Amino acid sequence: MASLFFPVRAGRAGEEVALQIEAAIVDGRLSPGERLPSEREMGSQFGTGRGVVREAVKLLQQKGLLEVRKGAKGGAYVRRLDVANVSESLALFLKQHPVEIEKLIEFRESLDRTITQLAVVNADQAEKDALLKGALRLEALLGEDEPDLAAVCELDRRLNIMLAQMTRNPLFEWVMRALQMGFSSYDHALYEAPKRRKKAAANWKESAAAIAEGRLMRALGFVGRHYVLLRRRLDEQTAPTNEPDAEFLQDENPLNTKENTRHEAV
Amino acid sequence: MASLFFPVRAGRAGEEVALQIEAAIVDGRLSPGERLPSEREMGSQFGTGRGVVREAVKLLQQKGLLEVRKGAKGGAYVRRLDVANVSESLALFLKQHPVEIEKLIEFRESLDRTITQLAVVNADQAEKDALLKGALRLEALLGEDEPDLAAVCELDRRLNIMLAQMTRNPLFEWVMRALQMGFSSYDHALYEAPKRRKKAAANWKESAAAIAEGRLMRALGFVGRHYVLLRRRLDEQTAPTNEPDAEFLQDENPLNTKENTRHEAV
DNA sequence: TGGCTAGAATGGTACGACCAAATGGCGACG
DNA sequence: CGTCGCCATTTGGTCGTACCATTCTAGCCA
Repeated sequence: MASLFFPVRAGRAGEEVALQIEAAIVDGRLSPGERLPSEREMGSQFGTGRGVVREAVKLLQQKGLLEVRKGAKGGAYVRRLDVANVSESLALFLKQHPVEIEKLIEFRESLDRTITQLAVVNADQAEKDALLKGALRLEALLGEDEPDLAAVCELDRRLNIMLAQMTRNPLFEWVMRALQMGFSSYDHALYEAPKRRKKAAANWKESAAAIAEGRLMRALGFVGRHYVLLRRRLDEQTAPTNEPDAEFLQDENPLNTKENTRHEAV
Repeated sequence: MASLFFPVRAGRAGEEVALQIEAAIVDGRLSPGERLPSEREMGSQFGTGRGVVREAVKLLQQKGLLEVRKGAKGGAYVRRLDVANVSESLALFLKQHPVEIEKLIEFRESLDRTITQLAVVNADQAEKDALLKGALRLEALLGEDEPDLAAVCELDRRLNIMLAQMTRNPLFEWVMRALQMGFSSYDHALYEAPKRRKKAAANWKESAAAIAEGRLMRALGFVGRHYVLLRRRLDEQTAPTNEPDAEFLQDENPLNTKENTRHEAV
């Protein structure tokens, strides 16, 4: 550890320190779970004040690379990154860059179709059965008179991630997780309208069943239908209200001006 | 501004301050370009020391929400987020989570196919012609005896982004940018082998031409061929070398053990 | 033996001082 | 009168110390 770091001198000492630590982590010289020296000690190692080290540690903590604990045996511990950081970053970005809801749906639909194909091919039967079981539970939940919408949304989220995992390709799972954090609200609009609920649930069930049976084209058909239902629901949701605070959008495409771009759609 | 922030008291004052500022930004109470008070002044507004404010500002700076300048008229300015933050976050994540190269290709290929379809439908003729022009230039560059590989890679990158933009859906562009930042190196392997270069370039050209002519299935064929070529190239690249330092990978899928997972493939 | 307390280690915060850079105005000089 | 250069002001960047809060450890006492 003594030779891991060396003194800095430039004006942006904080970034320099952060870069050195980050490099040590991504290079593998520091592994997840390992503990860094205390802030005071690192300060003397870097030949800098404690404040500088502190800022660097904070930076890496925000990046998700470090976990900081107080007290004796506390300090900065190297953390294994998880996809939540990417998702948070994406969600923040989406908040500042409103996107037409139609664009979001388009992206999600294309992703879902690909995922479905890969899942049918790559997943084993146990996973497919689990997916179907989850879909059946979703249908049961939505069959009640006063369904617990929070539970429904959570289950829907988990089913989507489960499906993404069945591709055997972690990239799809990560993108799916990131997307769900960014704008899960749209999906859930579908479950709010009582008259749509049952159709949506039945569609999920049919879709899962088709996947479980390995009937690819049939599964794709139901996936497509899911988005038909969602688009219908959003149309009827935005059409009657005529709010003047619709967010602006620098869109070179003048088509589809009827689309509402607000994100707060519950 | 006086009423924007209010004092904090809890143990995690730094995060509290950061959250207040971040909330003010995402709520629109602070707009891009606006300037926050000086660190000293905010310190007194929050009823806390300057160090706490400083850490909060650093945090938001790292998130990309603020830009900090020194000197008179300096201070923290609200910044408009750009996709680079998301990309960096994803790239960092990928560095800690090695993924089989086959999985990367699979993801890229599925993305490319979708993008191609949308581009054929949504782009206008000028864009399609520009794409074709770029592909022709790529072919010209690769036709030389000693092609400038850096320029080739940059052009390839720009062509991919151009194609993503032609979908008229910013999400595809963002994902494409993020992916390129994370692991552009693989694509470029294709341009290193002299015997593959011309084929790859010709393939790009044919692909762009098919898109320009609106011949969707033909375009998809060439997109698929691109990945056939890439896979062949990577096979011949990894087969002869038998390096012992291949990265480990916690993969539940025991298939395809022949695949090499290293990321440093130039 | 078991619980409890005192101390040590460590991050969290505050305050004050000084340095470095950027800005803008003021004065000297042509 | 105009231009150039210097200097004061503002503001972030760094350092250092002191103190508080939390957590773990070890040793003490019942």
